[in-house]
Amino acid sequence: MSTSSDSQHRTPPLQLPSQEDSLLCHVATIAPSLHIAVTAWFAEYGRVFPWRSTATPQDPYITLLAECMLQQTQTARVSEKLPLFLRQFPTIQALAKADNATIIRAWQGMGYNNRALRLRDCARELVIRFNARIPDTLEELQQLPGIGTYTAQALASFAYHRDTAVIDVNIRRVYSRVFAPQNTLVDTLAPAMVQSVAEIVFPRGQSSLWHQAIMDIGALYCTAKKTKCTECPLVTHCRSAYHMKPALITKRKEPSYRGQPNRIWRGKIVELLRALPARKTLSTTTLLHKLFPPATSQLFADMPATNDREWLEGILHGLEKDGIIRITRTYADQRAIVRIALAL
DNA sequence: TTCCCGATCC
DNA sequence: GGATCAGGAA
Repeated sequence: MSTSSDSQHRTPPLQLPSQEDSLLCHVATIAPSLHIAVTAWFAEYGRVFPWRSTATPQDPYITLLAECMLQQTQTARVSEKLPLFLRQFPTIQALAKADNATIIRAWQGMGYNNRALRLRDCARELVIRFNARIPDTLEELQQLPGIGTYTAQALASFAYHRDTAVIDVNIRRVYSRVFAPQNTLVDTLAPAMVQSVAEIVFPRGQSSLWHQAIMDIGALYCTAKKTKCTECPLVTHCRSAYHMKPALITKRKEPSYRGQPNRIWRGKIVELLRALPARKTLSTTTLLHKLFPPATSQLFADMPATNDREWLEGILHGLEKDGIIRITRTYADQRAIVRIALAL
């Protein structure tokens, strides 16, 4: 709120609070009542996960694994995979020792394989620079591979119970809708505004519980597409409840080949290599046959197979650059034989 | 800004 | 069979 010296003059220049100021004022005003509602809701309906504990700080290593996995993967899959992963890599040191092929195999079913390598690289940094401990400041955490703004906040809050704001897309969506009337389901407050709101609204000393609760509410009721305002514990506090229109669908194009995104093809290739016995390689010709069975090829008879090879070259180069696969070239009869396998 | 996956829902 | 869901890096 504006508390400038203008207010002491008899005829002050009319200085209305900015929209931002009044929004933040509104947040501060209803925060105490929100704390009560959210805390009560979470005690009864908060989701239970293997990595979760709010009464005591969560184990930092388990939190690191969970949050990296949760970066792009649904909670149900992480619930299933995390215990297996933890058994295979019980400590930061064990994770740091994993070679590329091992970590990518262990990542099976999670998607976005680059994350697996970054997580392992993160463990190596922790061993080298932090004596295999996980730091507790946002600054140090964010220097680590695979740890960005959100994951750093999550670790500081959930593993160390530090009084930090945590913002993921769920929380951003919930704050945007509750504190400001949004016209459509895709509208949100500007990032800087969300940051200000986030810093004001959470109850000091309860960052961990609060942010996990808000994420749950975002996942269960205040979803991106079909909201469940009638069931939402924040409906009486919410400035957008029932009032948001569906958003205009905007599809963004992504690089595709033969009707499928390249990233899906990458996934198929990595999946084929995972199934390969250790130390074995695959020829690109075999790979081409597996990717495009003859029956399928006939449907694309107008596309010469050389196009497939050319395209595959690009895909494989990308995978190699990411450290996911290794490519070996041998020469026989003046022909290059290209073989691939998971990176070591 | 665009690229990275895949299980599950509709 | 298409839509959905998500954070980090370049």
